[in-house]
Amino acid sequence: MAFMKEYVDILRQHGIQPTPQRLAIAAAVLHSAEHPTADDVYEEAREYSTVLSRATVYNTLNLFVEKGLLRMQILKEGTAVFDPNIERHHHFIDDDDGTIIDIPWGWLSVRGRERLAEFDIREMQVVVRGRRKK
Amino acid sequence: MAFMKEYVDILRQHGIQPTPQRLAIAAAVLHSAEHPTADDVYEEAREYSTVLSRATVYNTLNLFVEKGLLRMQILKEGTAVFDPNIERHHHFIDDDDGTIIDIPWGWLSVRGRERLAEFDIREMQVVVRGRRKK
DNA sequence: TCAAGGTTTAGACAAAGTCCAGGAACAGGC
DNA sequence: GCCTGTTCCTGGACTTTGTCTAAACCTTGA
Repeated sequence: MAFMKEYVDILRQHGIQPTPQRLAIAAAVLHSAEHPTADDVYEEAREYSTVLSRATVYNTLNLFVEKGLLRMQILKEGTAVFDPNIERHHHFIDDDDGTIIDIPWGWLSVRGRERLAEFDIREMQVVVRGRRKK
Repeated sequence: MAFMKEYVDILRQHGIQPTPQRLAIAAAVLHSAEHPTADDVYEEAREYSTVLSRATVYNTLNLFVEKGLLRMQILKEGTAVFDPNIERHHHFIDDDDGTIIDIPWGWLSVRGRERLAEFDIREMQVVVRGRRKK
């Protein structure tokens, strides 16, 4: 799998030892626009024909989050999703099918932050729910 | 439990037949400022010395949501929380202990909604994460 | 009194995620 | 090359959150 070379570099740059399992997971999640769940990643990474367990998927996704390769987002009921877009941005979630769509940071601006002086803010995002127009 | 009278009226006004279980659950959740989980509600409602099962708590909370008495919010990993504040508002979640705090709608304003023309928006809120200052 | 709805229950089940002990793989030093 | 210690991966047990189902338990009204 020659195209994996790219992921070897990315992992090394983030201080992560590349292994076949981690590369398969990286390939499944890092360029995804679909905000996959851990189970989605498990299914896709297994297609890259590597021996892979569920526990490793969870361990690795958490490692990627810790090392700044991914963000975990709490947007769906019952399950976390992983987002390779680590720039700040907002989210839209479709009520019908749960599809999550990134909204660029610049599209929306939040005024009134100065009223939140009692908090040390780590992140802030607008969460929009509804339906995509057909 | 005379103070339950108040809840009898609230349930009736929302087209819900009052029962001892529903009243215990109403008392546990409707005036809470703590964004309880289903399990929190189960624990508290049982203190009102009613026979009560987990299934009834889930059924009843979902019924309350459907009838507009509560909102379900997806803010914590792994579990839904229930919010008796049905006015629109924003949320702050403390990274340390998971405490959820309501932010009044008027404190923040979101500009740029016109860029979301591709969506039929049902609700929109700002989600802020970080730490409370000591 | 009886039937029909509506309500509650225990327990089975499913899904998401964590934890653990054992084994495999691998890097560095000789 | 060959140890040795560390890192990594695995299956399976376990926990938590939530749903489902069949049976039982009210009410209510005829």
